[in-house]
Amino acid sequence: MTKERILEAAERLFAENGFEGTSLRQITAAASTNLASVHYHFGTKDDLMLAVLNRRLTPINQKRLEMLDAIEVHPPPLSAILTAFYAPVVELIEGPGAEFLPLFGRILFEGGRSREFFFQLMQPVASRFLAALRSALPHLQEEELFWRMHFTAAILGFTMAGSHVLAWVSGGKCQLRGARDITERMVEFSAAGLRAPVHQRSSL
Amino acid sequence: MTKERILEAAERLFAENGFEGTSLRQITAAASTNLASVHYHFGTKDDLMLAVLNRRLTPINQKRLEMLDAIEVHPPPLSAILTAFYAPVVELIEGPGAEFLPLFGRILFEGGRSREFFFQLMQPVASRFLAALRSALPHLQEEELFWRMHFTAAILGFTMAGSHVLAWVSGGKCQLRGARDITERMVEFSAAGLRAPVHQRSSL
DNA sequence: GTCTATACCACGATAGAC
DNA sequence: GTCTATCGTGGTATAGAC
Repeated sequence: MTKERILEAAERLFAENGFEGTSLRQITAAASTNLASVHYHFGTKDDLMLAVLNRRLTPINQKRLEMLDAIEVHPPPLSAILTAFYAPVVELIEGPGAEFLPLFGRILFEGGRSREFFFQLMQPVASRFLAALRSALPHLQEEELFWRMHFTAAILGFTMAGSHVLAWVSGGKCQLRGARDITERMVEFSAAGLRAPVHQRSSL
Repeated sequence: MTKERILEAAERLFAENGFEGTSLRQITAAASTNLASVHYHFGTKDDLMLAVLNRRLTPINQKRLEMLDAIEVHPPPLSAILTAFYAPVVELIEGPGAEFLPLFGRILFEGGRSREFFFQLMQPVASRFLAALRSALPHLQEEELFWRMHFTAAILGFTMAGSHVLAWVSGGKCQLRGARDITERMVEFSAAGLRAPVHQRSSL
Protein backbone atom coordinates (compact mmCIF):
# COMPACT_ATOMS: atom_id res chain seq x y z
CA MET A 1 0.00 0.00 0.00
CA THR A 2 1.39 3.35 -1.09
CA LYS A 3 -0.36 5.20 1.68
CA GLU A 4 1.27 3.02 4.31
CA ARG A 5 4.71 3.39 2.77
CA ILE A 6 4.35 7.16 2.81
CA LEU A 7 3.38 7.13 6.48
CA GLU A 8 6.36 4.94 7.29
CA ALA A 9 8.83 7.14 5.45
CA ALA A 10 7.32 10.36 6.76
CA GLU A 11 7.50 9.13 10.33
CA ARG A 12 11.16 8.32 10.06
CA LEU A 13 12.15 11.49 8.23
CA PHE A 14 10.10 13.86 10.39
CA ALA A 15 11.68 12.27 13.42
CA GLU A 16 15.17 12.65 12.02
CA ASN A 17 14.98 16.10 10.45
CA GLY A 18 11.89 17.72 11.86
CA PHE A 19 8.83 18.91 10.03
CA GLU A 20 10.29 21.94 8.31
CA GLY A 21 13.52 20.08 7.75
CA THR A 22 11.85 17.33 5.74
CA SER A 23 10.65 17.82 2.18
CA LEU A 24 7.87 15.94 0.50
CA ARG A 25 10.40 15.03 -2.16
CA GLN A 26 12.54 13.22 0.40
CA ILE A 27 9.50 11.41 1.71
CA THR A 28 8.22 10.27 -1.66
CA ALA A 29 11.69 9.17 -2.70
CA ALA A 30 12.05 7.08 0.45
CA ALA A 31 8.60 5.63 -0.09
CA SER A 32 9.36 4.84 -3.75
CA THR A 33 6.48 6.85 -5.04
CA ASN A 34 5.92 10.26 -6.59
CA LEU A 35 5.32 13.72 -5.29
CA ALA A 36 1.68 13.89 -6.25
CA SER A 37 0.67 10.79 -4.30
CA VAL A 38 1.12 12.58 -1.00
CA HIS A 39 -1.40 15.20 -1.97
CA TYR A 40 -3.73 12.57 -3.29
CA HIS A 41 -3.74 10.52 -0.08
CA PHE A 42 -3.31 13.18 2.57
CA GLY A 43 -4.00 16.62 1.15
CA THR A 44 -1.25 18.83 2.49
CA LYS A 45 2.07 18.30 4.25
CA ASP A 46 0.42 19.44 7.47
CA ASP A 47 -2.25 16.78 7.16
CA LEU A 48 0.38 14.14 6.57
CA MET A 49 2.04 15.08 9.83
CA LEU A 50 -1.25 14.75 11.69
CA ALA A 51 -1.80 11.32 10.17
CA VAL A 52 1.66 10.20 11.25
CA LEU A 53 1.00 11.41 14.76
CA ASN A 54 -2.44 9.90 15.00
CA ARG A 55 -1.32 6.49 13.82
CA ARG A 56 0.98 6.01 16.82
CA LEU A 57 -0.63 8.07 19.52
CA THR A 58 -4.17 6.75 19.39
CA PRO A 59 -3.24 3.11 20.14
CA ILE A 60 -0.85 4.26 22.85
CA ASN A 61 -3.55 6.27 24.56
CA GLN A 62 -6.01 3.41 24.31
CA LYS A 63 -3.51 1.13 26.01
CA ARG A 64 -2.87 3.71 28.70
CA LEU A 65 -6.55 3.89 29.59
CA GLU A 66 -6.87 0.11 29.52
CA MET A 67 -3.96 -0.23 31.93
CA LEU A 68 -5.41 2.41 34.19
CA ASP A 69 -8.76 0.64 34.23
CA ALA A 70 -7.09 -2.70 34.92
CA ILE A 71 -5.65 -1.55 38.23
CA GLU A 72 -7.56 -3.47 40.85
CA VAL A 73 -6.39 -1.83 44.04
CA HIS A 74 -8.37 1.19 45.24
CA PRO A 75 -7.26 3.86 45.51
CA PRO A 76 -4.76 2.94 42.79
CA PRO A 77 -1.14 2.93 43.94
CA LEU A 78 0.99 5.74 42.55
CA SER A 79 3.47 3.42 40.88
CA ALA A 80 0.68 1.63 38.99
CA ILE A 81 -0.72 4.91 37.70
CA LEU A 82 2.68 6.04 36.53
CA THR A 83 3.42 2.72 34.90
CA ALA A 84 0.16 2.94 32.98
CA PHE A 85 1.17 6.38 31.79
CA TYR A 86 4.75 5.54 30.86
CA ALA A 87 4.89 1.93 29.75
CA PRO A 88 2.81 2.06 26.54
CA VAL A 89 5.14 4.72 25.22
CA VAL A 90 8.40 3.21 26.40
CA GLU A 91 7.48 -0.13 24.90
CA LEU A 92 7.75 1.39 21.46
CA ILE A 93 11.53 1.24 21.70
CA GLU A 94 11.32 -2.51 21.30
CA GLY A 95 8.99 -2.54 18.33
CA PRO A 96 8.44 -0.97 14.95
CA GLY A 97 7.30 2.29 16.53
CA ALA A 98 10.83 3.18 17.62
CA GLU A 99 11.17 5.55 14.69
CA PHE A 100 8.34 7.59 16.10
CA LEU A 101 9.86 8.33 19.46
CA PRO A 102 12.03 11.32 18.57
CA LEU A 103 8.90 12.93 17.14
CA PHE A 104 7.10 12.55 20.40
CA GLY A 105 9.00 15.28 22.16
CA ARG A 106 9.69 17.27 19.07
CA ILE A 107 6.05 17.95 18.39
CA LEU A 108 5.73 19.68 21.72
CA PHE A 109 8.46 22.12 20.81
CA GLU A 110 7.90 22.61 17.13
CA GLY A 111 4.49 24.09 17.60
CA GLY A 112 2.15 24.56 14.72
CA ARG A 113 -0.96 22.54 14.06
CA SER A 114 0.61 19.27 15.15
CA ARG A 115 0.95 20.49 18.70
CA GLU A 116 -2.70 21.46 18.89
CA PHE A 117 -3.67 18.11 17.46
CA PHE A 118 -1.39 16.35 19.94
CA PHE A 119 -3.09 18.03 22.85
CA GLN A 120 -6.48 17.17 21.40
CA LEU A 121 -5.53 13.48 21.26
CA MET A 122 -4.12 13.64 24.78
CA GLN A 123 -7.08 15.29 26.40
CA PRO A 124 -9.04 12.23 27.58
CA VAL A 125 -5.82 10.65 28.84
CA ALA A 126 -4.81 13.74 30.74
CA SER A 127 -8.09 14.14 32.55
CA ARG A 128 -8.27 10.48 33.52
CA PHE A 129 -4.72 10.43 34.83
CA LEU A 130 -5.08 13.71 36.67
CA ALA A 131 -8.12 12.27 38.42
CA ALA A 132 -6.21 9.14 39.34
CA LEU A 133 -3.29 11.15 40.68
CA ARG A 134 -5.65 13.32 42.67
CA SER A 135 -7.05 10.27 44.42
CA ALA A 136 -3.57 8.89 45.07
CA LEU A 137 -2.25 12.21 46.37
CA PRO A 138 -5.25 13.85 48.01
CA HIS A 139 -3.13 16.19 50.13
CA LEU A 140 -1.68 18.02 47.11
CA GLN A 141 -3.17 21.35 46.13
CA GLU A 142 -4.44 21.54 42.59
CA GLU A 143 -1.70 23.87 41.36
CA GLU A 144 1.02 21.74 42.90
CA LEU A 145 -0.47 18.70 41.23
CA PHE A 146 -0.38 20.39 37.84
CA TRP A 147 3.26 21.29 38.23
CA ARG A 148 4.21 17.81 39.29
CA MET A 149 2.20 16.21 36.51
CA HIS A 150 4.10 18.49 34.20
CA PHE A 151 7.43 17.26 35.57
CA THR A 152 6.19 13.70 35.22
CA ALA A 153 5.45 14.27 31.56
CA ALA A 154 8.82 15.97 31.13
CA ILE A 155 10.64 12.85 32.22
CA LEU A 156 8.82 10.79 29.65
CA GLY A 157 9.20 13.30 26.86
CA PHE A 158 12.88 13.86 27.35
CA THR A 159 13.75 10.23 27.77
CA MET A 160 11.87 9.14 24.70
CA ALA A 161 12.80 12.00 22.44
CA GLY A 162 16.33 12.58 23.60
CA SER A 163 18.24 9.39 24.12
CA HIS A 164 21.30 11.25 22.86
CA VAL A 165 21.11 13.44 25.96
CA LEU A 166 21.50 10.44 28.21
CA ALA A 167 24.25 9.05 26.04
CA TRP A 168 26.08 12.32 26.35
CA VAL A 169 25.52 12.88 30.07
CA SER A 170 26.95 9.48 30.76
CA GLY A 171 29.73 9.77 28.21
CA GLY A 172 28.27 6.80 26.35
CA LYS A 173 28.50 4.60 29.42
CA CYS A 174 24.79 4.47 29.93
CA GLN A 175 22.79 2.59 27.37
CA LEU A 176 19.11 1.97 26.92
CA ARG A 177 18.29 -1.48 28.16
CA GLY A 178 14.85 -3.04 28.01
CA ALA A 179 11.64 -1.09 28.22
CA ARG A 180 10.89 -2.55 31.66
CA ASP A 181 14.13 -1.25 33.06
CA ILE A 182 13.56 2.27 31.76
CA THR A 183 9.96 2.40 32.90
CA GLU A 184 10.98 1.34 36.40
CA ARG A 185 13.58 4.04 36.66
CA MET A 186 11.15 6.69 35.52
CA VAL A 187 8.41 5.48 37.86
CA GLU A 188 10.79 5.41 40.82
CA PHE A 189 12.02 8.92 40.21
CA SER A 190 8.71 10.56 39.50
CA ALA A 191 6.82 8.75 42.24
CA ALA A 192 9.30 10.16 44.74
CA GLY A 193 9.00 13.59 43.17
CA LEU A 194 5.21 13.52 43.28
CA ARG A 195 5.32 12.52 46.95
CA ALA A 196 7.89 15.15 47.93
CA PRO A 197 6.90 17.26 50.93
CA VAL A 198 5.61 20.69 49.92
CA HIS A 199 7.39 23.61 51.47
CA GLN A 200 5.91 27.03 51.77
CA ARG A 201 6.52 29.10 48.67
CA SER A 202 8.75 32.08 49.28
CA SER A 203 7.43 34.44 46.63
CA LEU A 204 4.21 35.27 44.92
CA MET B 1 24.83 47.78 16.08
CA THR B 2 23.57 45.72 13.17
CA LYS B 3 25.19 42.55 14.49
CA GLU B 4 23.37 42.84 17.79
CA ARG B 5 20.03 43.50 16.14
CA ILE B 6 20.45 40.41 14.00
CA LEU B 7 21.21 38.28 17.06
CA GLU B 8 18.16 39.64 18.82
CA ALA B 9 15.85 38.97 15.90
CA ALA B 10 17.33 35.56 15.17
CA GLU B 11 16.93 34.48 18.77
CA ARG B 12 13.27 35.37 18.82
CA LEU B 13 12.45 33.88 15.44
CA PHE B 14 14.41 30.65 15.93
CA ALA B 15 12.64 30.21 19.23
CA GLU B 16 9.25 30.79 17.66
CA ASN B 17 9.57 28.88 14.41
CA GLY B 18 12.60 26.68 14.78
CA PHE B 19 15.79 26.72 12.80
CA GLU B 20 14.49 25.28 9.56
CA GLY B 21 11.27 27.19 9.98
CA THR B 22 12.97 30.56 10.03
CA SER B 23 14.34 32.22 6.93
CA LEU B 24 17.15 34.70 6.75
CA ARG B 25 14.73 37.01 5.01
CA GLN B 26 12.49 37.02 8.07
CA ILE B 27 15.44 37.68 10.32
CA THR B 28 16.88 40.55 8.32
CA ALA B 29 13.46 42.13 7.94
CA ALA B 30 12.89 41.97 11.71
CA ALA B 31 16.35 43.42 12.30
CA SER B 32 15.74 46.21 9.79
CA THR B 33 18.72 45.28 7.71
CA ASN B 34 19.43 43.45 4.50
CA LEU B 35 19.98 39.86 3.56
CA ALA B 36 23.68 40.20 2.89
CA SER B 37 24.57 41.54 6.33
CA VAL B 38 23.96 38.15 7.94
CA HIS B 39 26.57 36.55 5.78
CA TYR B 40 28.96 39.40 6.38
CA HIS B 41 28.73 39.19 10.18
CA PHE B 42 28.20 35.51 10.75
CA GLY B 43 29.02 33.52 7.64
CA THR B 44 26.23 31.01 7.30
CA LYS B 45 22.82 30.47 8.87
CA ASP B 46 24.34 27.65 10.89
CA ASP B 47 26.99 29.93 12.33
CA LEU B 48 24.34 32.47 13.23
CA MET B 49 22.52 29.83 15.25
CA LEU B 50 25.69 28.96 17.14
CA ALA B 51 26.27 32.63 17.92
CA VAL B 52 22.74 32.97 19.27
CA LEU B 53 23.23 29.92 21.44
CA ASN B 54 26.63 30.95 22.72
CA ARG B 55 25.51 34.43 23.67
CA ARG B 56 23.04 33.12 26.24
CA LEU B 57 24.50 29.84 27.35
CA THR B 58 28.02 30.92 28.23
CA PRO B 59 27.00 33.48 30.88
CA ILE B 60 24.47 31.01 32.28
CA ASN B 61 27.08 28.33 32.68
CA GLN B 62 29.50 30.75 34.29
CA LYS B 63 26.88 31.69 36.83
CA ARG B 64 26.11 28.03 37.48
CA LEU B 65 29.72 27.29 38.33
CA GLU B 66 29.97 30.41 40.49
CA MET B 67 26.89 29.36 42.45
CA LEU B 68 28.26 25.87 42.85
CA ASP B 69 31.57 27.22 44.12
CA ALA B 70 29.81 29.57 46.49
CA ILE B 71 28.18 26.76 48.45
CA GLU B 72 29.88 26.77 51.79
CA VAL B 73 28.53 23.62 53.38
CA HIS B 74 30.46 20.41 52.74
CA PRO B 75 29.41 18.10 51.35
CA PRO B 76 27.07 20.49 49.49
CA PRO B 77 23.37 19.92 50.20
CA LEU B 78 21.40 18.47 47.33
CA SER B 79 19.00 21.38 47.16
CA ALA B 80 21.84 23.87 46.84
CA ILE B 81 23.39 21.91 43.98
CA LEU B 82 20.10 21.74 42.15
CA THR B 83 19.41 25.42 42.69
CA ALA B 84 22.79 26.27 41.21
CA PHE B 85 21.92 24.17 38.19
CA TYR B 86 18.39 25.47 37.68
CA ALA B 87 18.25 29.06 38.87
CA PRO B 88 20.54 30.75 36.32
CA VAL B 89 18.34 29.40 33.55
CA VAL B 90 14.98 30.02 35.19
CA GLU B 91 15.93 33.60 35.97
CA LEU B 92 15.91 34.36 32.27
CA ILE B 93 12.12 34.43 32.33
CA GLU B 94 12.27 37.71 34.18
CA GLY B 95 14.80 39.38 31.93
CA PRO B 96 15.57 40.06 28.30
CA GLY B 97 16.68 36.47 27.77
CA ALA B 98 13.11 35.18 27.95
CA GLU B 99 12.98 34.94 24.17
CA PHE B 100 15.76 32.42 24.30
CA LEU B 101 14.05 29.88 26.51
CA PRO B 102 12.00 28.01 23.93
CA LEU B 103 15.23 27.46 22.01
CA PHE B 104 16.82 25.84 25.00
CA GLY B 105 14.89 22.64 24.72
CA ARG B 106 14.40 22.82 21.01
CA ILE B 107 18.10 22.58 20.28
CA LEU B 108 18.23 19.23 22.01
CA PHE B 109 15.60 17.84 19.69
CA GLU B 110 16.38 19.57 16.45
CA GLY B 111 19.81 18.03 16.18
CA GLY B 112 22.33 19.28 13.71
CA ARG B 113 25.42 21.25 14.54
CA SER B 114 23.74 23.31 17.23
CA ARG B 115 23.22 20.26 19.39
CA GLU B 116 26.88 19.28 19.21
CA PHE B 117 27.85 22.82 20.05
CA PHE B 118 25.40 22.87 22.94
CA PHE B 119 26.95 19.76 24.44
CA GLN B 120 30.38 21.21 23.96
CA LEU B 121 29.39 24.32 25.93
CA MET B 122 27.78 22.18 28.61
CA GLN B 123 30.66 19.82 29.16
CA PRO B 124 32.48 21.60 32.02
CA VAL B 125 29.17 22.24 33.76
CA ALA B 126 28.09 18.63 33.45
CA SER B 127 31.25 17.18 34.91
CA ARG B 128 31.31 19.62 37.82
CA PHE B 129 27.66 18.98 38.69
CA LEU B 130 27.99 15.23 38.32
CA ALA B 131 30.89 15.32 40.78
CA ALA B 132 28.85 17.40 43.20
CA LEU B 133 25.88 15.04 42.95
CA ARG B 134 28.15 12.07 43.46
CA SER B 135 29.38 13.52 46.74
CA ALA B 136 25.86 14.35 47.86
CA LEU B 137 24.50 10.92 46.91
CA PRO B 138 27.42 8.55 47.49
CA HIS B 139 25.21 5.48 47.73
CA LEU B 140 23.99 5.76 44.11
CA GLN B 141 25.62 3.58 41.50
CA GLU B 142 27.12 5.43 38.57
CA GLU B 143 24.51 4.31 36.07
CA GLU B 144 21.65 5.21 38.37
CA LEU B 145 23.20 8.63 38.86
CA PHE B 146 23.34 9.20 35.13
CA TRP B 147 19.71 8.32 34.68
CA ARG B 148 18.63 10.58 37.49
CA MET B 149 20.77 13.44 36.29
CA HIS B 150 19.08 12.97 32.96
CA PHE B 151 15.64 13.24 34.58
CA THR B 152 16.83 16.32 36.44
CA ALA B 153 17.83 17.95 33.18
CA ALA B 154 14.53 16.88 31.62
CA ILE B 155 12.58 18.83 34.20
CA LEU B 156 14.52 21.97 33.42
CA GLY B 157 14.35 21.54 29.67
CA PHE B 158 10.65 20.86 29.52
CA THR B 159 9.69 23.61 31.91
CA MET B 160 11.75 26.22 30.14
CA ALA B 161 11.00 25.23 26.61
CA GLY B 162 7.42 24.16 26.98
CA SER B 163 5.43 26.50 29.12
CA HIS B 164 2.49 25.77 26.83
CA VAL B 165 2.51 22.19 28.09
CA LEU B 166 1.93 23.34 31.63
CA ALA B 167 -0.70 25.79 30.48
CA TRP B 168 -2.47 22.98 28.72
CA VAL B 169 -2.16 20.36 31.47
CA SER B 170 -3.70 22.77 33.90
CA GLY B 171 -6.29 24.08 31.50
CA GLY B 172 -4.76 27.53 31.78
CA LYS B 173 -5.25 27.57 35.54
CA CYS B 174 -1.57 27.30 36.28
CA GLN B 175 0.55 30.29 35.41
CA LEU B 176 4.23 30.97 35.64
CA ARG B 177 4.90 33.04 38.71
CA GLY B 178 8.30 34.32 39.69
CA ALA B 179 11.53 32.55 38.94
CA ARG B 180 12.03 31.76 42.64
CA ASP B 181 8.74 29.93 42.80
CA ILE B 182 9.48 27.81 39.74
CA THR B 183 12.99 26.96 40.85
CA GLU B 184 11.74 25.83 44.23
CA ARG B 185 9.16 23.53 42.71
CA MET B 186 11.72 21.96 40.41
CA VAL B 187 14.28 21.55 43.19
CA GLU B 188 11.72 19.95 45.48
CA PHE B 189 10.59 17.45 42.90
CA SER B 190 13.99 16.47 41.57
CA ALA B 191 15.64 16.31 44.98
CA ALA B 192 13.04 13.78 46.03
CA GLY B 193 13.53 11.86 42.80
CA LEU B 194 17.29 11.79 43.16
CA ARG B 195 16.92 10.49 46.72
CA ALA B 196 14.35 7.83 45.83
CA PRO B 197 15.19 4.37 47.11
CA VAL B 198 16.62 2.11 44.41
CA HIS B 199 14.81 -1.15 43.87
CA GLN B 200 16.36 -4.11 42.22
CA ARG B 201 15.98 -4.02 38.48
CA SER B 202 13.78 -6.74 37.08
CA SER B 203 15.31 -7.14 33.65
CA LEU B 204 18.65 -6.88 31.99
C1' DG C 1 30.28 47.94 6.81
C1' DT C 2 26.20 48.26 4.50
C1' DC C 3 23.37 48.22 0.70
C1' DT C 4 20.80 46.54 -4.05
C1' DA C 5 20.23 43.25 -7.17
C1' DT C 6 20.26 38.79 -8.54
C1' DA C 7 21.85 33.92 -9.32
C1' DC C 8 20.43 29.51 -8.54
C1' DC C 9 18.01 25.93 -6.47
C1' DA C 10 14.54 23.36 -3.73
C1' DC C 11 10.13 23.88 -1.94
C1' DG C 12 4.83 22.71 -1.80
C1' DA C 13 1.15 22.33 -4.74
C1' DT C 14 -1.53 21.39 -8.98
C1' DA C 15 -3.16 20.08 -13.77
C1' DG C 16 -4.03 16.63 -16.70
C1' DA C 17 -2.66 12.24 -19.26
C1' DC C 18 -2.99 7.42 -18.46
C1' DG D 1 -4.63 5.48 -8.14
C1' DT D 2 -0.52 6.70 -10.15
C1' DC D 3 2.32 9.19 -13.03
C1' DT D 4 5.03 13.44 -15.55
C1' DA D 5 5.51 18.07 -16.10
C1' DT D 6 5.31 22.49 -14.46
C1' DC D 7 3.83 26.70 -11.83
C1' DG D 8 4.87 30.19 -8.47
C1' DT D 9 7.19 31.07 -4.25
C1' DG D 10 10.68 31.53 -1.20
C1' DG D 11 15.16 29.44 0.29
C1' DT D 12 20.59 30.46 0.90
C1' DA D 13 24.26 32.68 -0.83
C1' DT D 14 27.03 36.07 -3.61
C1' DA D 15 28.75 39.92 -6.68
C1' DG D 16 29.68 44.43 -6.81
C1' DA D 17 28.37 49.49 -6.05
C1' DC D 18 28.61 52.81 -2.40
